[in-house]
Amino acid sequence: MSDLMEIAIRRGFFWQSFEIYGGIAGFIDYAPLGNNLRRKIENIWRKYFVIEERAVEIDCPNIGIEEVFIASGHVSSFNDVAIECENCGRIFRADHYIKEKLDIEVDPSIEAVKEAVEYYQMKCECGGKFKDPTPISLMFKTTIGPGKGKVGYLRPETAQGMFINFTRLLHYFREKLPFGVAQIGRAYRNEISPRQGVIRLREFNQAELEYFVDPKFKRHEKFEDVAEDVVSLVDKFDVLHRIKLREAVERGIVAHELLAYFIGRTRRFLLDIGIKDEKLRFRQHKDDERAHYAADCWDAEVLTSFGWIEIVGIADRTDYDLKRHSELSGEDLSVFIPYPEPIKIKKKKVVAKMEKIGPTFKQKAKKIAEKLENVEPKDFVEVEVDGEKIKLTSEFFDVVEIEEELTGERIVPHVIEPSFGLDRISYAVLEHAFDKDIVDGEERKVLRLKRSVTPIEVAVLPLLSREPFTTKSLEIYSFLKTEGFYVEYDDSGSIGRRYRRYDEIGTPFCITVDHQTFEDDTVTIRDRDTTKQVRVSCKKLAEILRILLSTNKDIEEFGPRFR
RNA sequence: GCGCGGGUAGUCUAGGGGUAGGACAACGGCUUUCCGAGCCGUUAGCCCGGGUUCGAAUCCCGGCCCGCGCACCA
Repeated sequence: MSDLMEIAIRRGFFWQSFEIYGGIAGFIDYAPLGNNLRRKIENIWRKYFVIEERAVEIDCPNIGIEEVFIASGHVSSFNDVAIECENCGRIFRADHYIKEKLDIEVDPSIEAVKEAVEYYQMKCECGGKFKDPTPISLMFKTTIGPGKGKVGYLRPETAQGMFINFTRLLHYFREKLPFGVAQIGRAYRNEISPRQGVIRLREFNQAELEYFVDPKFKRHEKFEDVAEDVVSLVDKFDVLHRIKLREAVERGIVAHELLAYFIGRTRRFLLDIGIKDEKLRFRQHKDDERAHYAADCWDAEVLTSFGWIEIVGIADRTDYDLKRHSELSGEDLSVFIPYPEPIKIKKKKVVAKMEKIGPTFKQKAKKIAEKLENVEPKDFVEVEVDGEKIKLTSEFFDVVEIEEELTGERIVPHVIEPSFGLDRISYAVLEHAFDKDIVDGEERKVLRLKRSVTPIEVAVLPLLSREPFTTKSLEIYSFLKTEGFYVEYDDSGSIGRRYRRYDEIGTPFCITVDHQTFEDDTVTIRDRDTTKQVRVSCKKLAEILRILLSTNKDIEEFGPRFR
């Protein structure tokens, strides 16, 4: 186990779920420190992707009904067919295997695969025969209600909640694009073989933003804020670019400004929570790698001890989801977009002469008139009523020229989706923060977490574990709690030992109550990264800590150096 | 899911058919005027189930978990 994971488990960032029963792969518990870390990361995410956008946050059920995932395509595309070798036991994805061996496309259904395997007498690479094909589903299925109930699934992404509430959300935003809707929550995928601790989970935490736009305007009014940012882009041909986002759009590496904007925002966010720029890149999905709904997709990847791992996906989902939900639910999920100026169109139109049609066609007259509304004007026209074709000469209608005014059009918005894997992000933040250095000839393990994400912000430590140091320290500890800090009190062991304890979990500041405290009501603040100390007045302590925790200021700005 | 290797205290580890040893951590006390000091004490362990055996943590089988490779990761 790595030094970091040893700390993460021992000190309480992550624990194996169900440990006393032997545990199960693909599930972790957030221990006290890890939970706090993730919450803080979530709050910074909210700032970047909800508060600073024209966006809102919602919260939908983790269980969805079958219809939702039939429409989204997950029920079918999450149901792969597997074939297993009788001899060596290897399992292959049937459609991939058949494509590879025979270069034929086969429908990924049990029947089609079975037929193909039998017809071509397919054998495993080891020479063994295949058992009958079996489905493998990554969807967690459940039953809603008693008895047979209704089929439900644990959601494989939070995104669908935003799509199925589209009409309500559109109304909430007073019928105007663009707008964003975010959701932070759990999602579930019944992975075949989860590995690598927090990297691949069966239940995981997502933060997703669905940004609905007019497909003709895939731009963002704040693009200029990030346009000059230099990012590492690996395009779908595996070419690495170190390039300004503006240039990446101009050169067509990134499809449009809106994707580039979210790449920029994502990078800024990740740097803000402590991801290292030199260990961050954005990689474009290859054509055969994209999800069934995506037109273009860029992943944020970070370098960790597991190699480059994907932590964010920024996809252009186009109108795929809204169209599918519209088709299957029968709801209109389009937006009316008014033109800047109404467009006037002159056109010729057929108008029925009822005084002629009525007597001639009797009961059919009304239906014929309705059909005539949409007929191209000619000398004579033909309409079909109840399967009967009826020709009408010009005596039955007039052709008049009318002027129509079009005030706008209805469109189905496109969706740009930045989707964040919070578990992997939290883990990567820890890895990028982990460091060892030498203090007074002794190795020190330290988490150099950004002040804004650190689970314990301040530790209050009596220099000596006895009166009056302890009582005074406890007073300061209580006071800082009422001031809203995440603060710990610790009087166990020597002062040096305690400093190391807090270095190890990334606490940026330690407050020490020493002899001088009782002379002039001052304490020292120790900086985790430099181990420097300054002396400040107790009265100003809360204010100073608040500034320190929300900025990168040096403690030496707040008091004279001590030791 | 397959193959290989592994699972001993909170963590790391020694040993191994006959009462399981250490280090670090944690806790209590003494000590202690600023970076893992010292002394005394305490808590705490053979992944789970079955089999073989007088006796299993040790051997065998199965399961679970971890690591690596293959496959999977929409």
